[in-house]
Amino acid sequence: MLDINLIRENPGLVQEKLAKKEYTVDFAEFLARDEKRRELIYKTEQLKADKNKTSAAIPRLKKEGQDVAPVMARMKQIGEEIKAGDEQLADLDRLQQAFLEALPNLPADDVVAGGKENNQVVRVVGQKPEFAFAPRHHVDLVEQLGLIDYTRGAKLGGSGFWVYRGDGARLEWALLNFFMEEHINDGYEMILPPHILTYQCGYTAGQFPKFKDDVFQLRQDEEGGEGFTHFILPTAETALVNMHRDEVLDEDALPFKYFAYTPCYRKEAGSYRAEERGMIRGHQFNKIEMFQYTLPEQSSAALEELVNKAARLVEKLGLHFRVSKLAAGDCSASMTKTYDIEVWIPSMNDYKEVSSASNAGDYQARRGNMRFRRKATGRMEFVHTLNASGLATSRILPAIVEQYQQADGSVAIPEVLRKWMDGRSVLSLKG
RNA sequence: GGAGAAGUAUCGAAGUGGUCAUAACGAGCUCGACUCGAAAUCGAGUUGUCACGAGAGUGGCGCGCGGGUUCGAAUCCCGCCUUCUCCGCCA
Repeated sequence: MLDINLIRENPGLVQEKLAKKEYTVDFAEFLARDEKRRELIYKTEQLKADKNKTSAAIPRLKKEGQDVAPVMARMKQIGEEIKAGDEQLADLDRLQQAFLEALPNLPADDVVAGGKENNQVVRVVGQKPEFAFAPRHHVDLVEQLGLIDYTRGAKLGGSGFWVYRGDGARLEWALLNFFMEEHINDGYEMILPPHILTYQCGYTAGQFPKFKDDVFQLRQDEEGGEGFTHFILPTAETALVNMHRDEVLDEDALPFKYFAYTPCYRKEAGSYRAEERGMIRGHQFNKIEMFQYTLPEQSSAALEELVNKAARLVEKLGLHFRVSKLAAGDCSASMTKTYDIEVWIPSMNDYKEVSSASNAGDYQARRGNMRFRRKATGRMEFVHTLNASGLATSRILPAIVEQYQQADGSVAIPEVLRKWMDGRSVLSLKG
């Protein structure tokens, strides 16, 4: 959520910045209603002050034995006027709140305008592997090696699901172990959150109401937000951003650095494409998510820390990848700035995202009311929140299998994972 | 799933229809006094938010959340959430 004062003071600037995200907005009506709203607040508050004063006098008058009937009649009249004013105000509030909530975050100053086509590659690590043989698709490799069972995945969960088996399951878990070990060494606190969250969690993250239909919703009963009360998390970010919702944090204790492992559940309705067969886009995938709560002045540096951490993981796995800085229009609504880490998938002849590192600034903190008291000023301020995958495995595993494949159909195991694979250096057909 | 109890400031907790919610009382924390220093003791301070205002400040709102009754609600009524206790059920 944006600071309403920013819009009041400089609507043109806000408009300009949102235009970088290819979001057009006109504040004229909003500001007119804001003016009206404040007049109304003043008017009803005058009435309430009058009511309070009069009400306090009643017991005194009674004590003095005076007739309070006329005063009570007046109180009733004031009460009705207040009620009418409050109802009018509530209607205005709803309109204004809905307008504000729908606005995306402002992009950082150093983020370029426009959509995907303006993304900039800021770093390339390693190079595309050259094969002296015809490289295979990861779907063929993982099936031949018995790592993934797509048929039975579909039998159990329908399309978009798969089963990790044997060394495939162990390789997947080795990746998670490797990531967790790195984060623990870097001083991040490990979190295992609930996988089922309340509607409010999605709201704070900035994912609801816009993307409420992209998650698996539970308990479609009664009210509770938008027709459902709980959902299965689409990313651990949704959980981690709510850890300190409605809390006042200690300035000296910041930053908080967390990481969480959870599966991520997404409907991905209609987004499946033939080129994404295999594990590029499924309804459930494993991910370790990093998350930070920082002081406002720390968040820019924290974003660089997070993207570097994520990049280091891919680098240690020996994979060829690149880091892109996203143009404003390609950042998600909540974010001021985002880097994507994209790993090379030979069969797709393309780079696919394995990590997205973003700075939400105070946007999520406003939605979730997460603040700290600045000791120097004594004032409350919103914290900044950042998140970054570290990493999602569902594209790392195909990248490993494809980039590490050998002529005989075996796949070498990245050095850093071997200690979780009985020290083996290769997965071969006879394994 | 059933029954009961509870939710008030940083914590414990009093208040059960008005004139002590700038919330009694106790503790914590901050500053000061005392002290060589500390403990103890004494004194002062210690919620957020919205509107108006240059500011000092003035006013509104807030007793888990949302409604209702009433001239007036922490207090009465209804719904919900969370926690605790007991019972039932169960991987």
